[in-house]
Amino acid sequence: MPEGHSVHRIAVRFREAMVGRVVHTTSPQGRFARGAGLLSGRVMEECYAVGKQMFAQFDGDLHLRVHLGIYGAWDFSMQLPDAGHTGALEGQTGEYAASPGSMGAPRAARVARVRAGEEETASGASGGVVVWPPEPVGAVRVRLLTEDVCADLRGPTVCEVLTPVEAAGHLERLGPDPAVDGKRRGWVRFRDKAAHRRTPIGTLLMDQAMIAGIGNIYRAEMLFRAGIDPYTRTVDLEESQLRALWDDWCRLLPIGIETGVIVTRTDLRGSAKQDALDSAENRHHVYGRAGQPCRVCGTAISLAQMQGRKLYWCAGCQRR
DNA sequence: ACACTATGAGTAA
DNA sequence: TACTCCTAGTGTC
Repeated sequence: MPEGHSVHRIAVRFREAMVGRVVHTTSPQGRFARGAGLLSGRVMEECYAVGKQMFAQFDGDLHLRVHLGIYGAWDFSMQLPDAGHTGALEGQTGEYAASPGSMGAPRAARVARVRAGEEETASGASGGVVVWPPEPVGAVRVRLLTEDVCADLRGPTVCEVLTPVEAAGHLERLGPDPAVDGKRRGWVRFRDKAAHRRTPIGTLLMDQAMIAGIGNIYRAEMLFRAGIDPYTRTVDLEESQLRALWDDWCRLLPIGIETGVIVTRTDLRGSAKQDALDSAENRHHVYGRAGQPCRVCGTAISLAQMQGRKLYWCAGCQRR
């Protein structure tokens, strides 16, 4: 699910729902039991994203670092106020339900569930009456729980508690992120890191130390939008081309953060635009479209492996 | 039941 | 370049 836009969106959600509150932290799956013990009962003081990584700072200067990898995800459940359905729940059994910590006894409640970072209408809020806190479903590595919000993390590639120094070390290794560095400073950083590299631009855009937050979809789509062949060595690009790529990322990232969708067909308007948003089929220029005709020139979209990932491009529109 | 895929990235060779 | 780890959904037998 996650390229940079999703992670920024998740951080926003944490800021709205949990920053400033005491968080009861557990590891229902058990694989983060030690970290959960360190964090539980502390106030989440900050939460922010840099590239594809999220950092949450808790009181006592403990930092939670989370990287979702290809398929990690945060699911939020919100307790909805509804006096008609709340109240003590009787006959509740099971270890988890019997150990609510400081968050009160399990009780019936109306609960909305949302996959964080994505467009929210798609995953849908149920609002059904269930137990609060919700029973963990699947392999929940971490559960962050406040009085009325529950965030469950599954399948992260990284989930660890760090000291401030350790957290700073990870941040230093990341390239510029438009949402963190801003357009001007970010460009200077990007140019200084990238301009002289001999690496193919298709590889470089995926290197989080060069530019943070771009994943396989944005990579393919941005190179199409720029009309650049993915195999072009970065050093062989005109500075204006490198600049155009940075500027495009500065344009696309906020749209992704705003919508929760990777929108790259920004030429579309009206019903065509809506169609592209609604159906994955029409969403992209080249990503996932191997063998299908380019929407611009009709050339069959190419597919190759680059650094172990699928690379899509249009050999007609994208030149060295 | 099993195979395969995925918007990621670290490590070994 | 290849293998490893993380999880869930979909497709195939």
